[in-house]
Amino acid sequence: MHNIIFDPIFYLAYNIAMFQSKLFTKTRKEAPKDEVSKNAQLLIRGGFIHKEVAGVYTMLPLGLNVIKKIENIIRQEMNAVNGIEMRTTVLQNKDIWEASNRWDDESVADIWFKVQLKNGGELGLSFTNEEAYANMLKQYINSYRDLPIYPYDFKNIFRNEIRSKSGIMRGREFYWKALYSFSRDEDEHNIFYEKMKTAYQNIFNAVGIGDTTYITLASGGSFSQYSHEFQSITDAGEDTIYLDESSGVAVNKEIYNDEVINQLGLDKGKLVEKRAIEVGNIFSLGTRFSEPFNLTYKDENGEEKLVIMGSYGIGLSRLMGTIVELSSDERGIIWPESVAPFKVHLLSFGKNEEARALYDSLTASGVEVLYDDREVNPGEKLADSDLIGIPYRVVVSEKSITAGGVEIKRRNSLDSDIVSIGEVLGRIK
RNA sequence: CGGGGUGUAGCAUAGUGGUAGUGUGUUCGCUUUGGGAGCGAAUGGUCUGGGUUCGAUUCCCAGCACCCCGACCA
Repeated sequence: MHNIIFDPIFYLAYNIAMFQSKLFTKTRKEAPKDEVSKNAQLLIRGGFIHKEVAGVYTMLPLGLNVIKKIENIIRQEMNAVNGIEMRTTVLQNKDIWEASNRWDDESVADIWFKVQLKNGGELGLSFTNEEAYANMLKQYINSYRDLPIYPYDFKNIFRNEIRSKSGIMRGREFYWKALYSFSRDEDEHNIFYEKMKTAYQNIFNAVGIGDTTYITLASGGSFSQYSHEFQSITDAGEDTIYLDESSGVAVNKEIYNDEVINQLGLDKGKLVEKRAIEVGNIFSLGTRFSEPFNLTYKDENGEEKLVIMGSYGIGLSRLMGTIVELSSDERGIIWPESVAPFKVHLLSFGKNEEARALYDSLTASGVEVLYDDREVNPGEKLADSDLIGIPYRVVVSEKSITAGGVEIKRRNSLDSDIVSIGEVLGRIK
């Protein structure tokens, strides 16, 4: 649970409570016609995101709240495995990328955005962080005593996708978390790698998509046979995987063949083809980047050794889109409580005095509330509430007061209850 | 990058070689308060450039943007 909202620093990090009359975004009945994906349609209709150009979306106040919730879940898990948060730059030095042979467009499949400097030089907009970390850490890693370390950051990165699509699930600019592990040897690396598998499962469980997210074996590059992707089953996904539903093991189509099936001890007859979206991946890098940057340390015997690296990424905006793809109904989004923009949607039907008192007492108790204090008809407030998808809907109306208090309804349930004002806090904890 | 499609008001749409219509939104008035309620009024529009034509939003060409399929995708 998010008792961290009481942390004074985190408290300032997002909109913990809000009057809907002051929320400048509006809901809409219809999605723009150029948005086909469910996630973009619902997120735009609800006022979570705004499209700037294809694959580039502004996070509006409601959307930012969701991103911050996801970010904090990830942060807790990363810190739990001794991750250390920092922030790498977006503008990237060409020389560094030439050192790893990833500056040429040919070598990275036209993924770069590059910008010109006034003096004629050239910079790249970061699309991943291996080079930045490996190069920087040369200054700080000398001894075996300096290892292992696990720096990570959240930031917007840029990928010059030839065709961006699927709403916020494949953007040209998107928000992600990347952690890199720097270990002394393969054993130390492998132990951490397994810890990260668990951490990632914890994250996907916590954001409410654990049931449909599977560890999937994918190609591993030159330093390990496999990498591990975390694939959520949805027809909106872009990947094809073969899933053994009994064991929960899946294989990406890109490496699917008889040899791999046998090697993994899977029964080909039990594998089911599924569409899925990659919400995270972990990857053993070996010395792919420590070598070009000569990232070494002196071991106990004074011997110089290359650092063993691993990378661990999650696209937060893609994850947000995936959650919407997996959790909605014909009326709108159904946010899992852990990532909902607010915990309570408080609706006043002409009872602003009573509703305001409840708003004050809830926020004083640290409950995140979106209070719909607008002068609009009940039907509109109810429709908006379903569209926005906040877990608890609390209605204060003449009818509810006559019946003994306020009406509480969960977004994912058809039933509602009347409870006294004093009981509200207890019911939503 | 290959193929296909679409550009009309904030949004969704109709239609036309000659005055561009509807829904929704927004504003105002009245009414209404448990499922985007009602009545009335107002507001607001043909992607950009070129061509054909007496006249182009419509036809032609180019550009740009967006969407879809494929390819690509640590």
